[in-house]
Amino acid sequence: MPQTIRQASTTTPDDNYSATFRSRGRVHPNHTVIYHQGDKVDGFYRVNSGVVMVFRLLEDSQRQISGFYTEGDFFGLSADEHYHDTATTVATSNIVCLTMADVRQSLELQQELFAITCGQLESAQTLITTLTKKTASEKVATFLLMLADRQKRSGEEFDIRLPMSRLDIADYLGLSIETVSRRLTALKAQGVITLPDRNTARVCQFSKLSEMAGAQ
Amino acid sequence: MPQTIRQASTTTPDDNYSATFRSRGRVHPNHTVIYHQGDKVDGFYRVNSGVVMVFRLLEDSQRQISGFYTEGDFFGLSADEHYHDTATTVATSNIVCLTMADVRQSLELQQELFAITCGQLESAQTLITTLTKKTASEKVATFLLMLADRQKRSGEEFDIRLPMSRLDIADYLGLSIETVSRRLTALKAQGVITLPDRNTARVCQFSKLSEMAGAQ
DNA sequence: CGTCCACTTGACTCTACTCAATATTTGTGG
DNA sequence: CCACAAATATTGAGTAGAGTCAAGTGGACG
Repeated sequence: MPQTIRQASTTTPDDNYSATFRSRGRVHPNHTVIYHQGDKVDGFYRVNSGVVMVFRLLEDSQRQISGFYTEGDFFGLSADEHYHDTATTVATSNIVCLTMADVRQSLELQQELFAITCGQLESAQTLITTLTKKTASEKVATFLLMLADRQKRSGEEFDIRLPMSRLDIADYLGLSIETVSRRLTALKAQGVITLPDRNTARVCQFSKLSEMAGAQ
Repeated sequence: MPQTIRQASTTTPDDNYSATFRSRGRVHPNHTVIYHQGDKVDGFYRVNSGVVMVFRLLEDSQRQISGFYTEGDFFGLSADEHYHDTATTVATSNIVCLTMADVRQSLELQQELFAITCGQLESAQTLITTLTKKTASEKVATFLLMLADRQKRSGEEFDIRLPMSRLDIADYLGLSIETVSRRLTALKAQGVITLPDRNTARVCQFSKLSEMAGAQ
């Protein structure tokens, strides 16, 4: 099934349900909660534009960010009736909520949904590897590369948008905010990036940055 | 869909395809590779009995174990044509390979498969939280509790079987083998567990162990 | 112009890693 | 069945990387 599904997902860029995504999307300002940890599941979501982050809050109020979602990404899938995490916007975002009724109507969507979940599981495992096997420097470099990739930036020099705060980055990579800051400064000192403003990382030597991200 | 699916999965303990699992299962000795990273996906698997571990090998030959699977668990789902990890037995195991043909024949199985993948995604996120927010002691305690739970052990005192090596535990928790050993020794020194042999952890104070696992 | 907030930088500490030695268990051949 | 070798696990000593606490910097905004 996976193979078949992958085919389905790559051959459906502008179909019936794709139009639904856009027409039914709603715009949310920055820092809007889309759903809350513990809420009853009412469906799931697709980012039409903007950025959404999903995190889990622990009993001792520590926070683990499990992912950042951008245009075309789905989030809010749950195995049971209640959400185990919270989703909020990190920029003005257009988001569409899809219901189970939508899914039942489209076999295509059903299959794509399964492929997406498999893909997210694989991403989660890649993140696990990053968290356990990489140093702080490598983690930060890897994070920048992930953003560049999602933002479709390429070449030796380009700008990466960082809509999230340093604390958000820290809570994603399992680092302290100070370490994130120090590692970014180190990359700057090595001439790999510059930081024109707090929400931009200008990559000067992409190849060097890749090298610093360590083994995959 | 998630809710509906959960219902489906809880109401199918002994149905048509459930029998298929058992009749078509094959027994593999310990340390048998079920599939290899890079292999073409031919289907997915269910553990009828025994223990299977799944891991990813990095370029620099570091190893990240993404999970241990026991009776009733599914593994080997992939979003694309090739496996991104390797699966091997960690004990003599009865495993059934399911093909896409099996899935197409059963809507029930299709739905359960989706629920399972969602559940695995959630487990992965729980592991991520463990890896980033917990100390070595908490990680080891959490690992023991996870095994106890899967082995359906309960009460204040019971034995946990540890079919995997210390290195396996280390590669799962993102620790060094020495740290795993030291943390287990510390738990022993605190009277929380004893270690009758290298493949058994006898829990003496379950409540204390839970406490040591830290915030969820 | 001053306040607030996010970020950066500095000094120090501590946890977990590395390297090394020792102990224990497992496996093998005589 | 024992002796030895090999593999696995434990323990020890020293180190380094990331955390904590604290102070300082720099925009954004009223």
